[in-house]
Amino acid sequence: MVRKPTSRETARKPNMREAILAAAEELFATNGFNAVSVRDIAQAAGANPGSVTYHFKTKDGLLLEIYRRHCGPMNLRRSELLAAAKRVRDLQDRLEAIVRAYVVPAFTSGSDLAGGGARFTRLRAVMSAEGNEVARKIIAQTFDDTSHAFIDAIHESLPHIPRTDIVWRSHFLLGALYYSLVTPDRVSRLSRGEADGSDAAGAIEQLVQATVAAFQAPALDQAAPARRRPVASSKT
Amino acid sequence: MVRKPTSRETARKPNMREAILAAAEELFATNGFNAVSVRDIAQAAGANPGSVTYHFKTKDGLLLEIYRRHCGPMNLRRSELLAAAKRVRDLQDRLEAIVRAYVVPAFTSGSDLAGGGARFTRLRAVMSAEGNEVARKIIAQTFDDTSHAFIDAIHESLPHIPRTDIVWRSHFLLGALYYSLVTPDRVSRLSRGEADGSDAAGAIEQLVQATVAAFQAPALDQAAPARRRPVASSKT
DNA sequence: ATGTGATTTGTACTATCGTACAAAAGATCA
DNA sequence: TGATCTTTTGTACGATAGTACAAATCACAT
Repeated sequence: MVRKPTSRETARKPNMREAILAAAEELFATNGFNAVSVRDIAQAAGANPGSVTYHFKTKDGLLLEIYRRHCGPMNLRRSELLAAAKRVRDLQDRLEAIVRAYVVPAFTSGSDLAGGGARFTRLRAVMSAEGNEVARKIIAQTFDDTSHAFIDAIHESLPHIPRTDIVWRSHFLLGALYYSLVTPDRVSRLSRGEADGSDAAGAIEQLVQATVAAFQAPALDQAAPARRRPVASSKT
Repeated sequence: MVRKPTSRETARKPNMREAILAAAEELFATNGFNAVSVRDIAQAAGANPGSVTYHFKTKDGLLLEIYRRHCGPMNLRRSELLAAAKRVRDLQDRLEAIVRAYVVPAFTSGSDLAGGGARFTRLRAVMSAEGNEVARKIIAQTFDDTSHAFIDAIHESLPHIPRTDIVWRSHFLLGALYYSLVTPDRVSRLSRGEADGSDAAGAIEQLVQATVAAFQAPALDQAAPARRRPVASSKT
């Protein structure tokens, strides 16, 4: 015998723990946290409800473990792509590369998790909408650093735009990103079948193209007061 | 006697029915549908749990009534503003006016509902994220017409952009709009206090400015193949 | 004042929730 | 093989969910 991992890695069935995690991820991402019961998850994973308690103690613990599983690889990937993007010479190209470095890992697999990128991002979107406490804590801890790094990088390639505007626009980017993963069918519907909202590559290209243009818009301070507001309020 | 409305409109307390609706709206919009119990709503409204059943029969019925209450006024307001926007001569100004006509009613009061616009839009965002069935049906029925009208109007002022791109970009707009209402605190945090995410007027200006630029971006077909992708995938 | 219909209250029922825990089953190695 | 540890199963418990319903209360026309 060469070496046996302390019998920790080997489960009777092909890793029931992973099956539960995957099922929970899928169900939480599509239905929200409170709409999914532990029994739903167990059934979807082909496991016993008690098995969920054994592996993750509580339902919150299960959600926490999902975040732990993805956050590391995703942020690592983003850092790598961001570092590469910052080395791009041409300013216009660099901005696009930075935006792409932010968007791509959210749509595609984090690392060895198969196709889990989009699913996890959608999960984050739903948890954010529900104001989930567990998610809120993790996000503030884990993602704010990454967000700041991207904002700074974008600001460097657009020095004439105030940082405040960049924050707003990157916020819009994240919102658009989230919404694209939450309701891809709406794109298919509104385009009358001409576009496929579920096509990750297409969504990425559209999102990158639109976002780069949004970042390059003139700053608000200098643009807003110079123009009259074209639409008057109907009442006030 | 002139005429008395069959004593249907008069409630003992200052309209308990409205209080329940308002409380439910607020709670649903901040915590999601399933996280809020009928008892929570009743308590927040200062009512008895049974009173909710009396007025709205079921919890779904309550949500349905919230939508019914807002959809009409909001779409009407949007139609008015859109009609006015379409009369703007200058193409650039017209585009901005159209975007504003789409955004403003989502942030401000629908009609006589005090400040309910933002709350209701946030509710829609959360229901959309949770994949709520009741909401999904209403939205497809009520909002798709409006969305098509706006997409057509934008397309008219940007004839060189394919309709598919406009659909995607309007989808991003809605996502950004939703997200701004869902987590305004994130903007405040990331801007280190320089921007206030809860300031509706500021959010509107930022969103309009960024979105107009996004719509004006070159079409994807002609732009994407002409440029090399600046970032290579780190693995593939 | 009184009767009538609209509303509110209080309570109860059943279903399902998250979680706990003991027993069974499987794996590992002396 | 038998001892030991890990994992799975089955079941149960208290809490809370949505909803139903009878009794109490109110507003108001007569």
